[in-house]
Amino acid sequence: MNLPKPTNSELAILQELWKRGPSTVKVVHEALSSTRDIGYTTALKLMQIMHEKGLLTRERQGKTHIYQPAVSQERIQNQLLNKLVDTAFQGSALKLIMQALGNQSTSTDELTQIKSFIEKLEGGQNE
Amino acid sequence: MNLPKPTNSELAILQELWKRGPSTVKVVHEALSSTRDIGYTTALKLMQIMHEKGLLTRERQGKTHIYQPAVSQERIQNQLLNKLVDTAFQGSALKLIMQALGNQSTSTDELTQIKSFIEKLEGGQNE
DNA sequence: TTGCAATTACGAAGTTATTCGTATAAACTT
DNA sequence: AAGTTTATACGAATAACTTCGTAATTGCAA
Repeated sequence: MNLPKPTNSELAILQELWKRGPSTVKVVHEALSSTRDIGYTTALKLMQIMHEKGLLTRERQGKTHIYQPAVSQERIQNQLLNKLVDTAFQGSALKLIMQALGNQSTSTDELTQIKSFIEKLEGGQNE
Repeated sequence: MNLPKPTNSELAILQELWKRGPSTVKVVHEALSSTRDIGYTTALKLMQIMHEKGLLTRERQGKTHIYQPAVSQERIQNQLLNKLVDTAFQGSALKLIMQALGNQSTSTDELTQIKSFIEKLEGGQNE
C-alpha cells in the first residue's frame, strides 16, 4: 500500500476536504480562491489527477462529482513528518521534537499538555 | 533576509556539508554516490546553483572550490518545520509534536529527555 | 612549453508540478 | 428540441527541479 506523496497544491486541497467533508470542485475552488489566486479548471485538473493517483475518491451526482479524501489526515501527516525526520533531522524524531519545542514559542499551557501526554505514553509502554 | 527554501537535493548536499565541514564537490559527490546514483556534474551544478542562491559560500583554492553552508542547520530545520506546521498541521506546532510523539515509537529514555527539556523551558518562561 | 588529468562552466534535455484555454457533455429552462 | 448554464475532459504551455554531455580552464608533470 504505497500512497503517493501529495504535492503542496494537493495538500491544500486535501486540507479543505478534511475540513469540509465531501465536496464538489466548485466548493473547493471557492475555498482555495480566498487565499490563493487559482483558476477553476486548475483546481479541477488537480482533483482529477489526485483521483487518478488514489488520493481522492469521487462519486457522480447528476453531472457533478463529489470528491472525498481517500486517505486520512493522520496518515498524510505521519508520512510528511517521517520524510522531514529523515531528510532534515538525520532520522531522529527526538531532534525534531526538541527543535519544535524550542523554536515555536510554545505556551505554558501547551507544555503542560505535552507533558501529560508523555506521561500517558510512558504508562502504556512499560510496567 | 529571506533565505531560499532548499529543494530535496539541495538539502542532501547541505547535510553533507554540515556533517563534514567545508568540502570540495568531489568529496560531496562521493558521499552522495554511496546512497543515490548521481553524476559528478550533477552534483557540481547543484552546488553552483546553491552558491548563486546564497545557500553556500565558496572559496577558490588552486583550481578547485571549497564549499561551505551559508546557513545554519538549525535555521533550515526551523524553516522546514514551520512550513510543515503551516501546510499540514493547521499552524499548530502542538499538533505536530503530539503526532510525532504518538507515531514514532519513542523510547522511554527519549520521553524522559523530552520531559526534562520541557521542564527547563517552563523554568525559563514564567515565574 | 606541451600534454595530461582534474575541475569548472555552460547549455540543453528530461521530469514533475502547475496552470489554464478550449472543446465536449450533461441537465435544466423555455 | 433549442438555447443556456454548469460541469467535466483534454491537451498544451509554463515553470521549477534534476540530470548530464561537452567545452573551456586550470595546474601540474614531463
